[in-house]
Formats: sequence, C-alpha cells, structure tokens
Amino acid sequence: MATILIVDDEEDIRDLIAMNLQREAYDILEAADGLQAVKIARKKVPDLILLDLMLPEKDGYGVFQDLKSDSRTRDIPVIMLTARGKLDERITGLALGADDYVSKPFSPKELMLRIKNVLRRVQDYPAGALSENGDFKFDKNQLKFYLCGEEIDLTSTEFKLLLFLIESPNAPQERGDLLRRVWGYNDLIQTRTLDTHIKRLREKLGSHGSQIETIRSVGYQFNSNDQPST
Amino acid sequence: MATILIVDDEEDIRDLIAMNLQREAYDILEAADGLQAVKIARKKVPDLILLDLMLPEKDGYGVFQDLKSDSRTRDIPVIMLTARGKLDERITGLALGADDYVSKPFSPKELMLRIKNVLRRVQDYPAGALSENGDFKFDKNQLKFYLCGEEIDLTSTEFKLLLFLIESPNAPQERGDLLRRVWGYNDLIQTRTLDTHIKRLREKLGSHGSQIETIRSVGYQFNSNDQPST
DNA sequence: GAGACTTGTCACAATTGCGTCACATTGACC
DNA sequence: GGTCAATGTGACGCAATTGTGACAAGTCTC
Repeated sequence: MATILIVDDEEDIRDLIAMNLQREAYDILEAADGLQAVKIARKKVPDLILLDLMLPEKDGYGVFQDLKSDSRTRDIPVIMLTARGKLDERITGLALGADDYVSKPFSPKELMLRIKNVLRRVQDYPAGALSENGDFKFDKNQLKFYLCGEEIDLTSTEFKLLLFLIESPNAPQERGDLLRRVWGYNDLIQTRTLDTHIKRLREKLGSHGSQIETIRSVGYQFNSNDQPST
Repeated sequence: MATILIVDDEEDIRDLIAMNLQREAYDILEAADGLQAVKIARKKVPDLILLDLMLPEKDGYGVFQDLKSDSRTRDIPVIMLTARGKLDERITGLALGADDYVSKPFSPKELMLRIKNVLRRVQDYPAGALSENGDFKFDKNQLKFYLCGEEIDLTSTEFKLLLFLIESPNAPQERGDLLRRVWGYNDLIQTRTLDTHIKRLREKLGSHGSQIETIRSVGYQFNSNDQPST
C-alpha cells in the first residue's frame, strides 16, 4: 500500500483524490497547511506528497524547501499543484526538484496518471528489486545492470550469472550450483559454457572483471570491495 | 464550437441540454442506445460524451468500456449520468476513467456547469491531453502526434503503441504487455504483428526511429533523450 | 462500388545469443 | 622442470529472435 500526503485546503481536490485512489488501496494523509504537512511527513513517511502551491497560510515553495531540507523527507517525490499553468512557475517548480507539476484545472485522469507514474517508481521496486554491492548495481525489474552508475549491457544469461555471484559475495560458488541455478542443468554435465560466460562477463566489466575470482576445482567467487561496517 | 454526444433515451434530458447549450453554439449529437452511441462517436469525434448509465438496451458501463477501448474515442471526456448517487457507483465511474459524474435529479445549472468545466479543460487547458517527451508530443484528444513540432500521421494502432512506449520511457516493455495493452490480446499468442508495427513506426519516425530499442527476448523500449531534471 | 488506407500474416533475410570446440595458459603436485 | 588437469581465449556454427518487404482481407470515404 502506498501512502500519499495531500497538502491542500480545498476539499474537492481531497475528495477527488480520495475517491479515485482509495479503491486501489492507498493510504491518504491530509494536511491543510504547511507546518502541519511537514510535521505529518516527518512522522509517517509517505510515498508521495501532493503539494498545492496555493496554501492559505504559507508559501507553497517554502513548504517544499522545508521538506527537502529534512533528511527524513528529502527523497519523497513531490507533485506540485497550481492554479496557473504559467511556464515560469512550472520551471521554478521543476527546478526546485519537484517530480511533477500539474496545473489546475486538471482532469482526474491526468492527475491519477501522474500520481501513478510517480508511484510506479516507488512501487515497482519492492524490497529486493534492487541489488547492490559496491559499484555493482542491479535493477531486477528492468533487467538492467549498472557499474559505477553507468549502464552496462548484459545478456539475460550474463545478468543471471553475475547476479547470482554477487548475491553471495566473498564465497565460492560451485560450478554445479551455478549451472543448476543459472542454466537449470540438473545433471552434472561436463560443459565449458560456464567458463565462456565468465570470460565474457570479465570483458564487459573491464577493470572490475578481476573481482570475479577463479576458485580452482570448485567454481567462481565474487570479491566485494565493500568495507564491512565497523 | 464544441460537439457533444448525448447517449440517453429520455427526451427531456436531451431537450434540456439542447436548450441550454445550443444558444452557446454547441453541436449536439444524439444516440438513444449504446451501439449507436459508439458508432456515432467513432464517426464524428465529439469533444464530450454525456452518458446515461440507465440505458434501455445495454449496460451503461459496457458502452463506456467500448468507448474507452477504441483508440478513436478513448480520450474523449465522459460525464456519467445516473439516477442513483450512491458513492460506490460514483467511485466505480470515476475509477473507470469518467471525467465527471452527475446524479439525477440534478439542476440544469449544475449539469451545465459540469459540462463547461470539462469542456474548459479540453479546450483551454489541453495539458492533460498532451503527453510529451523530448521531441515527441502527443495530442490525445485529436489523436495527433508531433515530432519536432511537425505533425506525423500515425494510424490509431501506431499511435497507441508509440504512446504506450513513450509513457514508460527508458524501461523495457514486454511483448506480452504491449500485445495486451495495445491490442487487447489476453492470451500469450505468437504473432509478428508487434514487430511489423514497430518497423512501421521506426520508418515514420525517421532518424528518431532508433530511439525505439529492441530488447531481445523481452520486448521494446523507448529511449528518452530528456535530461532528468536535477 | 471504386479507391485509398489500415492492419494482420507470411516468407525470407539479417542479427544475435550462446554452446561447443581447439588450442593456449595456468597451477598443483611429483 | 615435467606432467596433467583445470581454466582462459578466440573462433565457429546453430538456433532463436527480429527486421523487412509483399500480400490479402477488412474498413472507411466518396
């Protein structure tokens, strides 16, 4: 379930959003002014904040800055709502770091779409969808792999193999296990396929390729560079 | 002039609407049942559809679904009319994607207001109907597509396909999902239709065609050139 | 009903992933 | 240092996937 904080004093917008979203099991928090919003956001961390820039008491941008300056709320995506769709306001909002920007009047459909788009980023990544180790980062949903922030194109076999190695770092993985888990081979067959793929992986990893170590007569092992937290 | 399609078999409502609206230069189309409504809507694309859920022949929701599953009418705003103002019905309607919902009995003034509200969104603020990514721009109301400001003629299938890809940029869209969302295929059927349409799209996109990337054994992905706002 | 347009399917070409092989290199043990 | 098994490496070929052009059926327009 996603939690959304709505910062707005107009009831109809709250109703609209509540009606559209609650059916899909969203948890709605409400706040009529800025201070309260920041307070709620810090207490129960929402997945998304819907911020109306036309607040009665406080400047919407100020609330936004407050949220962004607190580490507990800094990384929550914010969708801004404004009465006017002026370009310079839009630019200001996006420049400040808003994730999206919707001008009133808007259709329910549009708002829902934007909310879902933003939430998709959050919800598509349930715990475990991202796997990370040092400079190695996996996006298991999108089947993408990043090395030092740069996307590296891996084939699906390479992806599975590297992921399996990295999820058990600093421990040798036996050939038989690798063949079973990555290729689905159940019999202990004799094949050089594994070695060839290790080679191709090392190539694609460049200087980091050496982190895949050969354990003679056993298999392969990924050596993490991560410092164990002391 | 705005064009409104009224799907209703109660003459008084039609009269009411006609009287109120024609003075302000609206074009009224009429349909007494679902099939006819869908037919008219496809032929002469209205700006707004007023759909009575209490139809004699067909289920109003069914008509709605029909309209929404056709690319030519999918993005026309729909106001639902119902005799009952139950909240769950209202929610069902809005969840399905209706733009507004009016319960009978209603005052002419209220209905006019809602009609004008919806039309204003479409006519003055087409923002919700616009989808944009880099040089790619969609007008979902007019079903038009612009590349670098120039209109490119897309068929409705091409439009749906490209829009779906672009609304989830930089992420692979699986063949199955595309076939389901664009073609409505629910079974995992084996077809080359998708590939053929991708090819036709790439052709029409010219040098930008390469932004549609093939993800082997998975599907296709649209690569955005947009810089993420920092 | 003629003609233009859209769209699904097919056959064939091009591409890509991947398993295997031959040979080179390495490392353990004598 | 010699020997042998295990692994590294580059090349090759098959099979699956995708690109491409043509075609025919269906739909809409006039």
